[in-house]
Amino acid sequence: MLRLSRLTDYAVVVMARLAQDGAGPEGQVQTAPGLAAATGIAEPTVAKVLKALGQAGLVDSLRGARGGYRLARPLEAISLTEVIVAIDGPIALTACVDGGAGGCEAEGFCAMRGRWDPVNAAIRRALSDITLAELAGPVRRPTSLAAE
Amino acid sequence: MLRLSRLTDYAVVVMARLAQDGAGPEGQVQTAPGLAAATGIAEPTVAKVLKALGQAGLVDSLRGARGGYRLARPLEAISLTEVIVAIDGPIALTACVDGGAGGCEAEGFCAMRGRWDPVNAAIRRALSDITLAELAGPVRRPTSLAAE
DNA sequence: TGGAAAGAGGACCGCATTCGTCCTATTTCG
DNA sequence: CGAAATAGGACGAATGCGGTCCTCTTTCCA
Repeated sequence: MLRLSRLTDYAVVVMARLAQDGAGPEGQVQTAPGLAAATGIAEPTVAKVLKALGQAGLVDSLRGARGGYRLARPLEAISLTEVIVAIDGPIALTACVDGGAGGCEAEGFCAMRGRWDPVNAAIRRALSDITLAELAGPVRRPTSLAAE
Repeated sequence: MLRLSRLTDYAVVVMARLAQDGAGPEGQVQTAPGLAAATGIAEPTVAKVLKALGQAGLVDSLRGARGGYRLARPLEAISLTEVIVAIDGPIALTACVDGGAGGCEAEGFCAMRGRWDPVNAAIRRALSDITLAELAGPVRRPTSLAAE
């Protein structure tokens, strides 16, 4: 499948929305309930995503009444990799990548010891080249978006 | 997590093994039980992987007694993308990519309509540049594959 | 000609990861 | 002091995947 989690998808949507109103450096903050209403995603889910993004430093949070969230950086300065890592954790295509020897039943036979690293690197690089601005920025046609 | 399925990992291992003995164009075939023993992967799982690889045309199969499997092409001519597609299906990071409008609850709000396509393309390209030979080829420690 | 070996194809069940929700504590503004 | 909003963690349910097994077909060898 090679698919990323749905939470990551939500995170991108939420951050794109976050960039619309309060994109300013120190200006408007948006609340989780407000973002939920704007994006159509359930409130608890939005809150969960924002918490993770806050911990990763991708969004700034203001607590207390009149609090809310605000982008820590403009969308152009946020790579897709950062969002994925914030939500899903480190990018690793297989379980036995980072020298984790335990868990692989074919340990003694496996000819792939550490061979996946270049693959991970390639994926990581491809994803790092994509910023959220590229995902949310240009307006796209709602029709005929078939893949290559 | 952005991780590919374990079956795909197995597929790469099996194909690498397939290249060792019967790598020849029309020569030796290896049986699923034999490959299972050689790789340490359970027989039913190996069989399942080989079936999928056969349908994708990545391996040739010979039925009947003395039958078995053989690489349809050398490892250098098989990209990682092909294996992933054969095992896991089309590469699509999100559910709503190929114009699938149904299923997304935030359809009316989602600002990402079709935005993921360039991401998918980038991933696909990065993976297509990697051949199985690069994964299995360079160094091959027959024994003591301790952490590099 | 018949038996054995091996692949083809499909169905099934158990497990793991993830999704989504909720509860409580803390902070801050009015 | 009360209300609003975030922080953090825990929990239950469900989707998907991994792994196994069964049956049928094909082919070689005795």
